[in-house]
Amino acid sequence: MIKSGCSIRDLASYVQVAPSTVSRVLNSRRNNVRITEETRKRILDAAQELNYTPNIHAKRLFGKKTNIIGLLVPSYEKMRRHIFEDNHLVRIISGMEQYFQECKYNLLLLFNDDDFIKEKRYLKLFMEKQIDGLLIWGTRHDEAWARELHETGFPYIFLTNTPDDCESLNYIKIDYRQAANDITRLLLNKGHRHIALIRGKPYLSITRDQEQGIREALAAESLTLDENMIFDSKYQFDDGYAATRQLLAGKHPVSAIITASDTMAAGVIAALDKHNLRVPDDVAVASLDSVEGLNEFNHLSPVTAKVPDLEIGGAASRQIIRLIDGKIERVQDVFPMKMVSGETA
Amino acid sequence: MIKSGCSIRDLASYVQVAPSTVSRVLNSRRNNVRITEETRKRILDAAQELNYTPNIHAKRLFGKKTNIIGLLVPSYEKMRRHIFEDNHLVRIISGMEQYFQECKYNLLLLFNDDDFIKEKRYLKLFMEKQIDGLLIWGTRHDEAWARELHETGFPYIFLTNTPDDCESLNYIKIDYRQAANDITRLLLNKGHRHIALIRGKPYLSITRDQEQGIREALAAESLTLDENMIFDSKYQFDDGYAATRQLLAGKHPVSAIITASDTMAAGVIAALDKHNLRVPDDVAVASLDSVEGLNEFNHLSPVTAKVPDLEIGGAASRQIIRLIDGKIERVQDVFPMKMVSGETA
DNA sequence: TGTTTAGATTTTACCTATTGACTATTTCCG
DNA sequence: CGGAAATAGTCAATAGGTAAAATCTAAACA
Repeated sequence: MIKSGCSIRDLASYVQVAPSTVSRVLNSRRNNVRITEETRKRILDAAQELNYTPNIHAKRLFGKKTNIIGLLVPSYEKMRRHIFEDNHLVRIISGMEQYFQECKYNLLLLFNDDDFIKEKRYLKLFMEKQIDGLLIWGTRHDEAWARELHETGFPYIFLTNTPDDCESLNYIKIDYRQAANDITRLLLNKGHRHIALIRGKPYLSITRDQEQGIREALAAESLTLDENMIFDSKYQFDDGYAATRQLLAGKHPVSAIITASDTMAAGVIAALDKHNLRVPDDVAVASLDSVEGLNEFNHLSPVTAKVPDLEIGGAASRQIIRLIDGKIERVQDVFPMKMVSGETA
Repeated sequence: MIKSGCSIRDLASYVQVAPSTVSRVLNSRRNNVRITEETRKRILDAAQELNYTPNIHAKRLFGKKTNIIGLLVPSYEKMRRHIFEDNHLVRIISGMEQYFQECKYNLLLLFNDDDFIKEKRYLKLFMEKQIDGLLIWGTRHDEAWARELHETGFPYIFLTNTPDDCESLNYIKIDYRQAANDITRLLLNKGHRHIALIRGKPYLSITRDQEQGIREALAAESLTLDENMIFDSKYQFDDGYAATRQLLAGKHPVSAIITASDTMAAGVIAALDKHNLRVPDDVAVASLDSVEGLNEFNHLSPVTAKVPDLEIGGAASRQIIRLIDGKIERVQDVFPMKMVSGETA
C-alpha cells in the first residue's frame, strides 16, 4: 500500500518555510514572484523527495478550473438505434485526445438520457464546477434547451449536429449539403441517370441538407429526384436491404443508390448480391456518411463521403479550451467532408 | 447568466440556523441525528428556494469519494492499429452506463500513451483522489506495471485482456479458448475438414487461447491444424484479403476460413468474391471476435463468436463499485462468448 | 547614522463543507 | 424537587490549498 503523499504543510515544515512559499514556488510563473533561487531549489527538491502531490480538490475549492471537459453523448437506449455512429464517436474522441493530453485536460463522459436535460443535471455540473466546458455530440436537442444552455454563459460546443436554429449558438458541423451535392455530381459524371435515395430520419436537419444537395446537383442537369425512389430509414442494414429489394421489384430502372449510412450501403450490396447484380458495374452504391478509417466498404461501393471525425475532434478540443480561456466567444466552424471514390479493390 | 448557487452559510443564515445544522439535515440519514421535523422542513424548503448546490470540491476535500471511475483505453496511435475494436469500446461503455447512472458515478476517459505508465500518472490520479477506481481496457500492459498497480491497493479491474500472469489480479475476461473450440466444432459438424486460420498477433494471450481452442476441437476428431494454412495478421481488411488470395493460389484445398476479426472476415469475403466463390456455399467464413449488435456480417459469414461487450461493461461497473465499497476484494470473472451461426440472410 | 526601499518570506484570512465535542433546554422519574 | 437523561442545535477544529496584506531584513541613499 503506497502512502498517499503529504500535504503542503508537511512539505513546508520539512523545508522550514511557510506553506505559502511552497505554493508560490510551485504555482507562480518564474518572474511573477520573487523567490531566491536557493529557496526555490530546496523546495523543489524536497517536493521530489517527499513525493508531494497537491490535493486537487483543495485547489478547486479555491475556484480553480477542474481541467475536465464534459462530453455529452446519447445514452445507450438512443445509441442502439444509431449504431452506425459508434465509430464516429471513437474517432471524434481520438481526435480530441492529443490536444487534451497536451493541455492536461480530461474527458468526462456524460450520458444524455432524458433525465439529463429534465433534471438540468448539466446545470448542476456547471454549478458544482465539476467541468470547465461541455461538448455535445449526437444527441437530439430541442432549441429551448440549447438556448437555456447558451444563456448560462457556460462554455459549450455542439458537435456535428445542431439544433435547427443555431445562428447564435456554438457549433462545429459538417457540410452535408455540399457532400451530397459532390456525390451526386460524381455519379452523374459517370453517366448515372436513375438515382435512388435511402435517406435518414426526415426530421433531422442533416437529412434535409443531404437531400437538398442531391436535388441541387440534379437540377443543374435539369433532372429531379423521383419521389418513388426515396426511402426512409433508421440507418440499419435491414433498411438498406429491404429498400433495395423493393426497388428491384419495382418497374423503375435503377443505376445508382445513395444511402445515408455505411451500414445501409452494406445492406444494399447484400440485396444486390442476391439478385446477382455486381457493384459498381451493374449498380453503383454510395454512402453519404462514412467513417473515416474503416475501409471495408471502399472495396465495395464506388463513392463515399467520409466524416472528418479526427479533425472535428481536434477542432473541438482546441476551440472549447479557447472558449474557456476567454480567447474567443463564439465557435461556428463548418468542415467539408472527404470524398472517396472508392475504386480501390 | 445564471447565478452560481449559494453556500451552506448563505442558506444557514437565511433559515437562521447554524451551517452545521444544514449539513446534518442534508447529509445524515434520518434517524442518525436528531432534528425537529419543522427545522428539517424549513431547511429543505429553503434549499429548494435558493437552489442550493453543495460545493463538491469542499466535500471531496473532506475525504469523500469523487464518484468518478477512470477508464483507461489505448491512445489513438495504438487504437488506429486496432480499429476493429472501436465498436467494442462503445459497447463496453454502453454496458457500464446504466449502473453508473444509477449509482451516480461518472466515467473519466484516460488515454494510455506510453507516458501514462512511465510517468505513473495513474498513481497521481489515485493520490490526488481524482478517481475512485480504474478500469483498464484494450491496452498492452506489462506484468511489472500490473503488479505495481495491484500493490497500491487501489481498486482496479482489467477488462477483456489481461497481463499473462494474472492469478492474483482483478480481471473480467472472455473465454476465447472455448469460443474458438465451439466455432471449430460447428464447422466440423457441417463437414468442413480443410480449415484455415488467419490469427491475430501471436504475442497476445488471446491469440494463443484461440489457437488452442481450435487445435483441441480438431484433435477430438483426430485432425490437426495445417501449419501452411495459418496466417498472421493485424486484424485489418487487407490482411484477410491478402491471406485468402494466397490460400486460393496455393494447392491446399480450403473449405472454411476462421479469422480473428470481423474486419478480416469482410476482407476474406471480398477476396472469395473476386474468385467467384460464394459464402457460405463454396467456402465458409467464421470470425472469432465479433461485435455484438453489428449485423452486417451475419448476412455473409456463417459463424461468429460475439464478445458480450454489454455484459462485460455491466459486470465491470458493478464489480468496480463493489471493490470500492470494500464489499469484495477480488474480481476474477470469465464470460463465455455468444455463438451466432449467422445464416440469417 | 537615520531613513527609505526593494526584496524575500511569513502571517492571516479565506474558500466550503463536515464532524466531534459541547451547551442549553426540556422531560422524566424516584 | 433535584438530578439524570434525552433532545435540539451550536461551536470550533479540520481538510489542503491560495493570495492579499503584513513583516522582517538588508542594502541604498541622504
